[in-house]
Amino acid sequence: MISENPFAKFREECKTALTKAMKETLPQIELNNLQLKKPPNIDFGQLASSICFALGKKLNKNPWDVADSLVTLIDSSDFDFIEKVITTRGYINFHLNFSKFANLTLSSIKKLNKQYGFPKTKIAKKIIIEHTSVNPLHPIHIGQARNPIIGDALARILDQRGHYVSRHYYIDDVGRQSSVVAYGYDKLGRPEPNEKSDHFVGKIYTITCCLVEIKRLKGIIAETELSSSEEISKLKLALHEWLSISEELKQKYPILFADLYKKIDSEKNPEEDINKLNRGYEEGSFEAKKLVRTVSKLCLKGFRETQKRIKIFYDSWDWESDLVWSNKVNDVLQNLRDSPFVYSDGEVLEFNAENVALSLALKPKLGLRADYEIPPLTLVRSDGTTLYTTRDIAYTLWKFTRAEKVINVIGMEQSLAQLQLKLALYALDQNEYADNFVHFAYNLVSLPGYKMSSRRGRYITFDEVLDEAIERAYKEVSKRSPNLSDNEKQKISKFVGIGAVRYALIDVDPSKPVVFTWDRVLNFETNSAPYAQYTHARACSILRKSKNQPKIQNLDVLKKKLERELILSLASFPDVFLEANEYLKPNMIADYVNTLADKFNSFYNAFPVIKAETPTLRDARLNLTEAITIVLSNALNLIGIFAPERM
RNA sequence: GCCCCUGUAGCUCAAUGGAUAGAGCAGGAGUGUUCUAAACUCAAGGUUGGGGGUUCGAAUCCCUCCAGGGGCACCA
Repeated sequence: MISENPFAKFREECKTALTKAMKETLPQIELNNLQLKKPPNIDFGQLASSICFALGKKLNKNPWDVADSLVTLIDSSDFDFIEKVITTRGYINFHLNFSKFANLTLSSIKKLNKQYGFPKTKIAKKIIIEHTSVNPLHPIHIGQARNPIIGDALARILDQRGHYVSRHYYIDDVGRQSSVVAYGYDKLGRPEPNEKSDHFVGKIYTITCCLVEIKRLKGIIAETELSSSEEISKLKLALHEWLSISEELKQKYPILFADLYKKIDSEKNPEEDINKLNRGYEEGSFEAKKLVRTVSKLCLKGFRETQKRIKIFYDSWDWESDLVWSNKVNDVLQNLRDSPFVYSDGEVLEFNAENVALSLALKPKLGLRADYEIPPLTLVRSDGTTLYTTRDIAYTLWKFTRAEKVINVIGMEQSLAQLQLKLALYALDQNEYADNFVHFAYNLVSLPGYKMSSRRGRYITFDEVLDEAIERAYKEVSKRSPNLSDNEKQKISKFVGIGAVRYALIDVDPSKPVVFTWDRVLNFETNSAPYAQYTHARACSILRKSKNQPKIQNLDVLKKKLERELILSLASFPDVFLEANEYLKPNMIADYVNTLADKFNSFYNAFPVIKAETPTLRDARLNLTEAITIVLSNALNLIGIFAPERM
């Protein structure tokens, strides 16, 4: 017998047993949704119900007595996996028949192998996950790296569940910043990059920003006779800051800086040229298109190289400009104008999000307080151009033409805009879209005592972090396994270093902020990817050395507490996977991996496998070890971490 | 001012109303002829930010205060 979710099988039996007993003694009690939970210690049993506390209250009886009377009605011989049921202090504790259960679990894992742990949904949905979407202006930096890591894990998890997942990257190439970097690139004479192309673009962006800003500030200060000295000193302060940044940049990139300085400083009004370029791009003029797209694509080429290193891929690259050049944005605006929730203030168009929430009574559903007034959203500027969120509404509607559910992995700081977007969907009468629109918010990654700023060129790139991780991993490998060939060392340090980075960024609950430190990311000890990878390799090594692969037969001999805990952990993997799906929490998988690895290492140290006391025990432990390798590998794969057979 | 997120051991984090709040790191004591020591074992470490409340039961839910971060644009 095999099962795709062994533990659920036991749980169903316990539910059946308890439901039957309750119907017999307490037919007057309505049963809805019996919750069974794992006791804190497996000595109490493997599943427990605390229902007698509520029943005792309701019936005005002692919960301990209620529990006792229920338990006497359960005959465990009616069930396959219930060995006994006993009560402790009001709890009803179900004990597993371990020998049968071990057999079910290990057979299932062996049979299902790479598919174990991933029960498929009956209602497969088309789901679009938008993630990463870093603007094509500069390399992906460490503050942004949490996004692709989480997004990719989410996509893998939903994909394994059987959904049709499509990974989208939204390229935000509309907006002044894109024109700034394109302007700088043009002034340089549109050269071929002599380094990784996104790094190259990033430098141009920063230097151009800085030079243009300085020129602008100087211009204002010279021209105006501001009466208010306060305003003037504010401007001077800003100028001072940019001047110091320009010193920094001059030192860091002397040639590029000098080159750009020469070209831009002689220009009369770079500010105006940039705005012109920006307008041209939005209107889709041939020259502007050619220039801005070239620069954006250069940057994206670099992104792809980085993403390839960490094995993250996208199914669709969606250009915001394509949306603008099509009629989609105008269509949405027209529809919004027709709704009662949009008002104009001169040329400006405003969306009254608050009124939507009120008239459809959405606040409780959205988890908002009744007295919180949702701020309005500006849709159109007085010059007739649209804003980012306006275009995002059109983009979202487009996504829903090809998916039933849309998940946006976007930082928490965009919560309000994402809420307004959702409300716009309601305003457009697309309630189903709105209900299936999910903002997956995660908290920021910051550096201790350091303010990252893309515009100012102050950031640590994701590439640097990966390089450093691999380099440190190489040192570790050399230290720990000096006999390996250099080729092997390099191979291992790659998956160890990259695994470590992925694990570090996924392991914490997404709603919590992460402070980036090298120590945190490059941890090679317990509670890290290398630890889990090492554990996997260790288990594989046992299997390799044992030579023969025993059939699963007599597992009664696995009687030690550690062995039973391992079997339970293995059996619970499908549950963990399902929960990670339901709550969209990839970090649960990381947690699971660590717990399983922990238990296996304790087991490894405490008991011999190959040299077990009897051949039967040896075979049983080999079966257990094999199952561990399969589940560890499946779980690691789910969060994009490679499970090596040797390291 | 309003809104959102966070606050748990010295540090980094677990624990989705259940039993004695769990791990790792750092610091302390150990385990090397033994399946990969990137490991394991033991001890120590807690007023779950403070205060109220709801509940048989609260780190978890509600109220309030405090601290840190983020947001409230004709930026993206």
